[in-house]
Amino acid sequence: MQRKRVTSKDVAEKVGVSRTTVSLVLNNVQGIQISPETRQKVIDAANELGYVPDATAQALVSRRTKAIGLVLTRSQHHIATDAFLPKIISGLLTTAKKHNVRMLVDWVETEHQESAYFELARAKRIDGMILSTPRLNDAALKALENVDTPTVMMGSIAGSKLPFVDVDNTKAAEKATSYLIGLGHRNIACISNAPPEYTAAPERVAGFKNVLSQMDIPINEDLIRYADFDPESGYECMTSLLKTGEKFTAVFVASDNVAIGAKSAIREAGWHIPDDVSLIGFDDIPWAKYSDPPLTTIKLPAESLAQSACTLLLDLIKDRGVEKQTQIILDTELIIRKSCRQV
Amino acid sequence: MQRKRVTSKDVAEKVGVSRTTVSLVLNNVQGIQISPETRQKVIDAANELGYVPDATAQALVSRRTKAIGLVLTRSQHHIATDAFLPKIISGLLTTAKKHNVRMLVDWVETEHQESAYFELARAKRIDGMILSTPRLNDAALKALENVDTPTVMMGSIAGSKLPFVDVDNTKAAEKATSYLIGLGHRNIACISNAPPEYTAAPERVAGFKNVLSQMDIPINEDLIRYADFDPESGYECMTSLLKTGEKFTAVFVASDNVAIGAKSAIREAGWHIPDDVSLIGFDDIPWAKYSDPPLTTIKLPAESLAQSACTLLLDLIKDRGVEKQTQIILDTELIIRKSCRQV
DNA sequence: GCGCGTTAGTAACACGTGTTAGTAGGAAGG
DNA sequence: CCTTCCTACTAACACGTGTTACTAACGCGC
Repeated sequence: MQRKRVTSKDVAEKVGVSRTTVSLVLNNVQGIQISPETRQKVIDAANELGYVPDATAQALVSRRTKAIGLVLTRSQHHIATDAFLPKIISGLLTTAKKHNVRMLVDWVETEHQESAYFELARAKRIDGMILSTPRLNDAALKALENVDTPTVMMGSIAGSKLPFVDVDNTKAAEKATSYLIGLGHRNIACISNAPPEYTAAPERVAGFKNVLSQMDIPINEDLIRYADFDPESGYECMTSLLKTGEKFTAVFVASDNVAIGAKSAIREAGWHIPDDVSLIGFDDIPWAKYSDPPLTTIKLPAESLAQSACTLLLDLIKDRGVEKQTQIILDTELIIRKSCRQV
Repeated sequence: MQRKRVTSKDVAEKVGVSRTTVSLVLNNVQGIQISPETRQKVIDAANELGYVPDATAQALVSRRTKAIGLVLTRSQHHIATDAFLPKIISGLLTTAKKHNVRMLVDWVETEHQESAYFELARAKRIDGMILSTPRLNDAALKALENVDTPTVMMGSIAGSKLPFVDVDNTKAAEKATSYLIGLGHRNIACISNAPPEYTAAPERVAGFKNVLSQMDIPINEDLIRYADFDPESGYECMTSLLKTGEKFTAVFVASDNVAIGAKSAIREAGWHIPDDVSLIGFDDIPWAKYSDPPLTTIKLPAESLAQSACTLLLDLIKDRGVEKQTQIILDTELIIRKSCRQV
């Protein structure tokens, strides 16, 4: 179809002007005089030849790649089973497309994280990056603060100065817990979404505990488990809870994806939801609505989070110096369905 | 941290050699003589300065971007609810990383598809692309065959000469249907995974019909529905099936994601699985195993598909001329769980 | 006729790399 | 001593674009 690259030189020759003129016209540079006829001839010729500027050459000279990076920091298995990822990608993609920016997805193996974060940016493959579900013990995060690559985190880290977009995890967990308490539950178990290194996990557990304390309900650490993102870990946590023999009438599972597995364990134990236990989730993944019974959960605005993160990142890229509102917190919403009952 | 780019010139000056030498050493070019001492000095200096070659400059001169594109051709909503995407991304990412290649994700709006496919490649942003879930009515596909950008499809299209990686959808659907028939079912409904334009959908329906024909069971078109990827469409299809009043004792749903919604409709109708209806799915997404009851399904090797597609694409990029095995078909597997019963 | 401002452009450099053709200097061979 | 060969490099070009500084032509007022 196309044996040779069409360059701006080809367009210039076809019209009989200089390459400079072609560039000025096609980029619609302001404050420069080119006659309307020439303008039109250039545009026509470019279309006719099917000229598409070489992104690498543009990037080389302009020092902008017009690409951002989504950096995932979890294991291959966790990425593969992440029911949340599609929403994030979808949100990022729409915003990026709106600004005519491409999206590169990369994955940082946990072993040599410190350097890996920077490689994309240092190699000038991307103009900035979005870090998903960061972890607390990353030595690299301190380094990130001083690096000149614009970076936005999805999910916050206490004490970090980095720009981030997140929900108030603690408050959201309080919402869920309060709801259960409002229904009359007093013995409530809690399964966190992830290991404590991932900051959202302890925050959600903290929210859970806050409400119990406020209500003068003693906190029973035996009723708290830390899952590991996927359904399987939820299954294991719930099985372990059931084995303790502790009494509980409700469970707050801080991730719908984990709840998938937890539900399965509950059913295997012969319990029914919500008759024997109430179950409340977190995230509102597509499955939740169609679960049996439909899962009451905290809706995390995934696509909005992604879009905000993307917009913020693009702002940071555009004017690097400017200090603006760089810590964005979005609202969560309690979605009441049928997995919790009055007691 | 790093105020100025470190270029190969900086490395060269530090060592006191030419830029050429630096390039030759760092790229480990064969058949060229550089003394071991100089080699070491260059390597040390590069590390010390933290030199990372500029990817855009490399791409410009070498005409290789070392990046591939994953091109999604569905709507934003469908991407957001695609329970399959994480596995594909995970598979692609591992293989790409192994070959030191980056992955760009893009999304082609259905409106102006014809041109959009090429833009990434024409702009030299990527060396080749992977097309996911292609559609039959794409005028662009014919154009793709003649274009010089290496392209691999995930999912085949009858009559297309393009390289692809896929499963035998017809055979897989036959497997599922045969299983149901083996259990004694005769009145079987079928909900396809997607609209007929997406080639996998009619193939799976064809497999379903094949088996019925072979068994001399009349095909009742009223028991066939075409869903649209997401749980919601599955809910609607199943509701519509239930409304017809037609009798059926089993349903073959050609997508687990669609089955999530279908299950919900079945339950709302007061039916139980598998006592009142048997249900068999397709894909084996993480949820299937933890569904209630655990869903019998056809396992689609998503990560293997992605890895094969990626490997094939990289091969095509490496030696463009060579004609090799470019149509890869992987096996599916019937995973028997508990959603189907003898009748 | 001359200076001056405006119009419509262009020549040339810069970006950072890979690579080809060439070269200085020494050793070996006659 | 001259030629040839080898070692260890280097100079210079190419990749395709954005952009700055410059210019030729022209009209216009005086």
